[in-house]
Amino acid sequence: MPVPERGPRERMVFSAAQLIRRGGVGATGMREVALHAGAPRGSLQHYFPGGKQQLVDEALAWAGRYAGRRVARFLDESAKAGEPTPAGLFAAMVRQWTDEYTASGFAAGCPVAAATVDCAASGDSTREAAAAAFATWTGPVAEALTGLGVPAARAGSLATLMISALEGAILIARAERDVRALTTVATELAPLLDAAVATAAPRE
Amino acid sequence: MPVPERGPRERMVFSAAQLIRRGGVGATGMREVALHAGAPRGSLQHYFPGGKQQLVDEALAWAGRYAGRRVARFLDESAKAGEPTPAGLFAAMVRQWTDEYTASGFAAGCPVAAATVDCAASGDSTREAAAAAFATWTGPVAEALTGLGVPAARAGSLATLMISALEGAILIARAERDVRALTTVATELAPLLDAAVATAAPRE
DNA sequence: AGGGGACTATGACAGCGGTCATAGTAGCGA
DNA sequence: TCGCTACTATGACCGCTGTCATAGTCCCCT
Repeated sequence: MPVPERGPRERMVFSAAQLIRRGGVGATGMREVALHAGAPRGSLQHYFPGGKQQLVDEALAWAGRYAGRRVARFLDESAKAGEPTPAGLFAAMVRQWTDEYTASGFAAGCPVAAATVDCAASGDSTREAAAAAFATWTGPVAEALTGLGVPAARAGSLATLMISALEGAILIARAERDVRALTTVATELAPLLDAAVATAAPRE
Repeated sequence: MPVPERGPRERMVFSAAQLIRRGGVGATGMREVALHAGAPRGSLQHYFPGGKQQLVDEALAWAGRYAGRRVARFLDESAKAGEPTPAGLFAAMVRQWTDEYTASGFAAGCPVAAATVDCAASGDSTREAAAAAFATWTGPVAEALTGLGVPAARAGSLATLMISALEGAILIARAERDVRALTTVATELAPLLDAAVATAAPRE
């Protein structure tokens, strides 16, 4: 929910991501994107000569960058507020979703997940964009984990586990219209995550 | 991949699930379903007077039952082959996907996830069908866990965690066209899962 | 033989999708 | 004033979608 008062082009990319979050790629029309962004319809073919595919791909790239920035922000906040831990980072990632769902309903999910599911509808480049988005999300998480004391060898794996569990819990939460899956995943994964830093200094 | 040589109605439900697995709900046309099932187009409105919504809902119910049966089969097989453990069950669930992906490519995902993502496009009943599908999947997993020695209080939570991680890993694997996320999730989650049975008999 | 139910076969309809084509406007440098 | 570039505005096209309407066929039961 940032307030992107940039140019119309950026607004359209943002709106596309926002609309893909609900309904998926197939249900998101280009006219609808322009309308949602308050941008003129004619600008679509001007800014995105590559058509819908380009727009969707850029929306995914935007989503990936956004997720990466969120991780950095979580780290900064928890560094100020006390001792950050892997489980705390994961809890913060999960909390973003529980907050949104309790506040605004379960209408929207992760745009990258939505695009991945509909990858057959939009050519193969969309799939690559989704993979890149996951990468620009996993990277900061893994870096954060190493910064918190997790051995570098496991940081990547744990980051993948965290994002997998989060994505799956988002799905279940939306289906059930209940935050339960998200909170469950956060509490169940916590000991495993914090144990990973302890392995570097096992005894007390 | 069962071979459902039942009536045309069941074939259409199966084909619908199969097609939703790729492309999602929006990209799956009813004519396409009939074609894929080798069923006459006229049968659609005969067997599914509720339209696409009914067809999708039944496909999700079918997928949920299928997933539940798979869990039971994993249990039977591993009971014969030796000592089943929670991590072994999860590994078997993951292996089904890695096997499919290495053998047949990454074209298809989980139909329930796809329908959840597109839930805004198809009325609210589809969302409930997805929730029910998750429930008929989580149930057997939780039962299996208690049968393996996991305290009943944690079995449900761990089942949710397992399915969440699996669904998320499926997404990432499809995006990356790489089984990596699936195997990572299986190995990283293994100690946590097996530790849950040990808590019942901690020493030794 | 005939009636009736289950199933199949088409065709039409209205709507929406992305994309292209064409024309129009605004601002700015020369 | 001209010309150029960036951007906007429409409208049309074609394909596809889900859904409905109307017949048509088959087969079993009485």
